[in-house]
Amino acid sequence: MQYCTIGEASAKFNIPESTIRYYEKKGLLPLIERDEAGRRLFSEAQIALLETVICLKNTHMPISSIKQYIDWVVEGDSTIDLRLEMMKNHKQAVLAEISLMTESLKGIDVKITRYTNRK
Amino acid sequence: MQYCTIGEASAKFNIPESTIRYYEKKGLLPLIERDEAGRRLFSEAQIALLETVICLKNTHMPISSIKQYIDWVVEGDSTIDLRLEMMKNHKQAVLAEISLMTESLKGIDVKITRYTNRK
DNA sequence: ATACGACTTAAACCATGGTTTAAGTCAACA
DNA sequence: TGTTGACTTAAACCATGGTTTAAGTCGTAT
Repeated sequence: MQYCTIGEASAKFNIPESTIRYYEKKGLLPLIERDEAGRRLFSEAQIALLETVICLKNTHMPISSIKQYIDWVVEGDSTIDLRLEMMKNHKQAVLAEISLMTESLKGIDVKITRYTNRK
Repeated sequence: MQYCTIGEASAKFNIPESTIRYYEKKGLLPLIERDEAGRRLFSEAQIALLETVICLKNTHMPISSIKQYIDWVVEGDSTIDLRLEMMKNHKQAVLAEISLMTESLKGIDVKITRYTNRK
């Protein structure tokens, strides 16, 4: 149950401190505690939330949607159905994007093959 | 060997005409012919080039890099080695991005499972 | 003749997702 | 005691990738 600073969170996930502050300002990291000097203190729960934000970002969810999801998390168990539906829909979107990339990769492989043979 | 209009190209790839004009302005679609009235005429070769641009875009190559690639295509066979290396590097970047998305999808699946069981 | 739809342009506008800057606070160490 | 390093803020700034607007030109169907 250690608290960590923004510098440590930044190092842990390898993202700039400025990005973490930006996410907090956008409402993706609510309820972050502060020490007497006003510095952010990330609890394990906050770190887990940041990890979720990064997971959703890695799968290209827009910040506005991540905020909606986080708002639902904060709101509590009454929003579980909404969150479940959102995650299911998001999963389908991610699978579709992976399919598109995988399909497009074939076109790139064709070029690689052609250029390799033309060398 | 049919020429097609921007409207037909737009319909064929399901992208706005404005995007096609934007790509041309950015140098991704060079040497496009015009009719007497100044309207764009897309030859089969141009359509193939547009398809390549879309393929690279689908795999998230930035416009500046797509332009570099197209410039090399226009330059001719002397740039084949450069193009080959670029496509190889790009392929690795795409595979890395797909891996990250696939990995992050696991975190989403965990939420789906948890929310499903908590209903 | 005219009106419509498809096209043209340059320039302005927009959303997204940060990053950078400037000025300041604080704790700890020399 | 003073200076360094890690933090704070609000606001300005930036890149990317388009989209929209306004004003105009054609070709064709009525």
